Amino acid sequence: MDRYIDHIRRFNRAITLRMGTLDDSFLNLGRPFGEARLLYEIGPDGAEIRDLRARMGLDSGYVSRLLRALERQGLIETTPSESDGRVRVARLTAAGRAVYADVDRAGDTFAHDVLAPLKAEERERLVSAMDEVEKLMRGFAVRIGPEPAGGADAQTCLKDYFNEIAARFDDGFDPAVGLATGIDDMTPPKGLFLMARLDGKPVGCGAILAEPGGVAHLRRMWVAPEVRGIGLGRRLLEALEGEAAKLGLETIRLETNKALTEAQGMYRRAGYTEVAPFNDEHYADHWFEKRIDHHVAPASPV
Amino acid sequence: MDRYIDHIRRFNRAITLRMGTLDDSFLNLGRPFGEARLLYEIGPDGAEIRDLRARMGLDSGYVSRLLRALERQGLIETTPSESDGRVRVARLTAAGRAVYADVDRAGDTFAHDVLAPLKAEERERLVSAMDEVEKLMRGFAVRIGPEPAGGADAQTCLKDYFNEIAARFDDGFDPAVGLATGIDDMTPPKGLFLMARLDGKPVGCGAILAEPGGVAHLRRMWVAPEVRGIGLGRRLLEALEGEAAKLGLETIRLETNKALTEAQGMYRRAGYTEVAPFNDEHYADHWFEKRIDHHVAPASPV
DNA sequence: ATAATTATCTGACTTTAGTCAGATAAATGC
DNA sequence: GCATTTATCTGACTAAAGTCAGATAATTAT
Repeated sequence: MDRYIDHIRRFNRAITLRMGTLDDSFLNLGRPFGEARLLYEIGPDGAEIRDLRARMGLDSGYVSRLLRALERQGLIETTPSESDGRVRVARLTAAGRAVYADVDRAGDTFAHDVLAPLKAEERERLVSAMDEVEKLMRGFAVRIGPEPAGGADAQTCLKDYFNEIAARFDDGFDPAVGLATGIDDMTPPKGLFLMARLDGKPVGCGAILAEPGGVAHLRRMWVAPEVRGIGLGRRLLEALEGEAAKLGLETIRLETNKALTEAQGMYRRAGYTEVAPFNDEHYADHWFEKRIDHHVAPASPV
Repeated sequence: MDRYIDHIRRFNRAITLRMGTLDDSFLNLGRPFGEARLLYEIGPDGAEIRDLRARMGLDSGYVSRLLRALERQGLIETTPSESDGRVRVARLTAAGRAVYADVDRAGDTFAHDVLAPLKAEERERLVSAMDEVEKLMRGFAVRIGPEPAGGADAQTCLKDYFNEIAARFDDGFDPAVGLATGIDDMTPPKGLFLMARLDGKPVGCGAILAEPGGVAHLRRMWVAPEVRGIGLGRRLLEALEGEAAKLGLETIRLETNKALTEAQGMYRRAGYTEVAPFNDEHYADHWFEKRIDHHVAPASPV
């Protein structure tokens, strides 16, 4: 483990130094770093101010002042949102888009400078190593936590999940045919909805429903295709088991379709055993069950 | 090329987000970032102030003030250097070492968190991909430029070079036996000394001596072992040729030992042809020469 | 309909980061 | 031995970054 840690620390040190030159180019546009960053975050499609605030983790007064400065320079304009009169939407003007393009170009220049001293074969190796690092570091950046099942992102996740199983199940999927699971079933006290986010973007979900007899019924577990293969399914499952344990439940069970072979493998590896059908879910071919272990600490902090 | 650029930009974006959490931990020690960084740079072994200034690229007044602040907090103490009364050396006190350990731990924690969600085989892949990225990005960070041949770093470089060839040449190496090349020979107007630096650390050197008949005599070219295999030799050679061209010289020539096979390969690939001996350098087995092309732009900006 | 909440803004601050122009003392060049 | 250079320090700045306490208007909850 120590050997790995040394490698990672060396990498961090080197990369921080390299990225420093990128930050400099951000600064060398003759504009304060904060302004440039905000302008870049607004982006060509515009953004809601509350969203910017959340994404960048900044004080509302500070953001407001930065926006006013950008407005004075004629780089952005703000208009009230159509759906909610309190929120304002910031959008780049033509001049703002020009500055955005400059900032964007700084990234290109950096990439170009990195590639410049390399031969074709080395470039190939560099980008594939970068992809590997990025992919393997994704797992660390994923944050799992309870969220309202009725939220917009939760609904998007569930929709993506439905679309995927509709494509994979032999006979498609229609939520109206399957066992109903409403938003309130996945909301305390009846249940709980967990979401996994990568840099704020939803990349997975899962729910447990508290049922009579100390049973946690696991449903709607899904991992986005772009983050598969990094153990996120296992972590989500552990997190759901941890939540079930916190609720004092004793057994966790679930049903799954025969098309989802990799999911079945994961359940078995996680200690689930196949049991006789415990419900009549139309789309289910296999039923699994596991005793919840209350003696072991719940999943590592997520 | 565009494909590569996209990969690099994606990598930058992802890594910047990940590293953000590392910077935060730097900050969350309840101390200004600049102070924490300086303290960390001083390190457990202490450092000369002029060195800190050069390494971090900061104003002397600013560094002085930061040091005073750290001193007031009882984290460091400064003493004049033994060898040069103008230079001061900063050293951590016991309290300072404790804070250093905290900052250091933040790096460990980060590394640990990155590794936590990975399986053994994935950890292996992550660190080797990191090493690959780090190595291939080194080339971009190397800066080549003229420096005084008499400077401390230049002398260190030359000493490393002498040690290496002493070990590799069949009959060792003694500078007193070889053709003399003094500091002033490598100093304008008689010649020029180039040094390659990676993050400020010297990693290569080379000199040209202006000789009668429009000849640039190339000597003392060396690349540190830790940065070999990334095309630095070729870049140094190009930079030296560029300097020779700027001086209006017409021919570049050099001699080399038979033990340095990879150097000979590089010279040939760069368009040098083997010629009859043009001097009686004791350690030389091969002599090379190349016409300097004044029509082509000098090497890409270094 | 009224109260509580949410999103944004403004004014009045503080802290951090960084620059610039000397002053001083030690070392070096000639 | 005297002029120059080098390393550091201090004082006097400025700009950027960020915080905090309200004020206001729109929306949601009851």
